[in-house]
Amino acid sequence: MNIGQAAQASGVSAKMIRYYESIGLIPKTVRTEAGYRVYSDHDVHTLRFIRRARDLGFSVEQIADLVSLWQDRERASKDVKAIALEHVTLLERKIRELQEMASTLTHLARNCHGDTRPHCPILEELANDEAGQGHVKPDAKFGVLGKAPAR
Amino acid sequence: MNIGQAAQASGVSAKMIRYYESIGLIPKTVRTEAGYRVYSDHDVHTLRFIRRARDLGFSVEQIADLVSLWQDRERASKDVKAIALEHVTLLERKIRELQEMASTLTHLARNCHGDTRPHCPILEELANDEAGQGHVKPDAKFGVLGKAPAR
DNA sequence: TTTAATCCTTCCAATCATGGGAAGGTCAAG
DNA sequence: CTTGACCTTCCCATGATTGGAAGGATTAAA
Repeated sequence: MNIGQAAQASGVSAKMIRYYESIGLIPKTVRTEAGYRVYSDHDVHTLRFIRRARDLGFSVEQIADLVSLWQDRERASKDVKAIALEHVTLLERKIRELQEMASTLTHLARNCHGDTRPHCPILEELANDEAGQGHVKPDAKFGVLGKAPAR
Repeated sequence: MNIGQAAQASGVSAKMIRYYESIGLIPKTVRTEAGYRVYSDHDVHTLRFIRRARDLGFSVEQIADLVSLWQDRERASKDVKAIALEHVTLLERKIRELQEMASTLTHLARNCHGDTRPHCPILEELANDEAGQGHVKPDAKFGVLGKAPAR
């Protein structure tokens, strides 16, 4: 199977398959004489695993750990669980951050007439020199809205 | 006031102030003979406005729009409200995405013993060839977890 | 006054996961 | 043998931000 078929079958783009190979997340494949990468059903299975982990928001680094645990028949399930729960913690922190933003904005927008007049509480709040200090300090590791999968 | 003091006073790092200038979000400042950037209280006020908008998760592009509306005494509040509500929509979509991930993972983790044995429903689910097709398709524009402010 | 510390400047690189596209080789069908 | 659909590698862009190097300016202390 060529890379395009593997991409089709796994839901991981050919670009990303090459990228995952380049960073060592997946091993280098066999090549044809012409240099084409060749994939087996087993490879596709691994790629699907990766795709699903990615869909759950795991970082590539975490996915690497998950893949190696997956392939380790001696693994301890607590190691897997630890990765999952750590990720849940991160997700929940992020959710809280976004919820805070959304609720602040919703509140401000509710008080904005939204007509042709210039008066606007949203701008007033943004311009308010006293505001914006007290609430949640932004997450040290992860940002607001990231660029994305776009599949 | 030099850039360091402006950074201190506004909560926007010197690095970011230069960056905002380079992309045209803020105008080029006056310079001293030696080439040092000079900032007024008014500039700091603008920087604080920007920082607060950024804390609410607005993109630099949206912030540019907000700043120009802010400085336009003839603005219509509906234009501001539209930007805010569009952003809320995005935030809420993102929140839903993350919640879905978190709840899936929480559910899986709850069924994982988390001991030294290898059996693990989390890995089973990731490896499950039938799964992962039916739920929310990832947001076309924004990704999972982004890199961040880290202030 | 010399020196050291602390600023400032510009420029370049890295982050993270992903896509876009160019330039060129390969393969199968017509 | 040509055409089109693949594949290859390589470089670039994204967004917001930080880091750092190399070098000049300013300031405070010795």
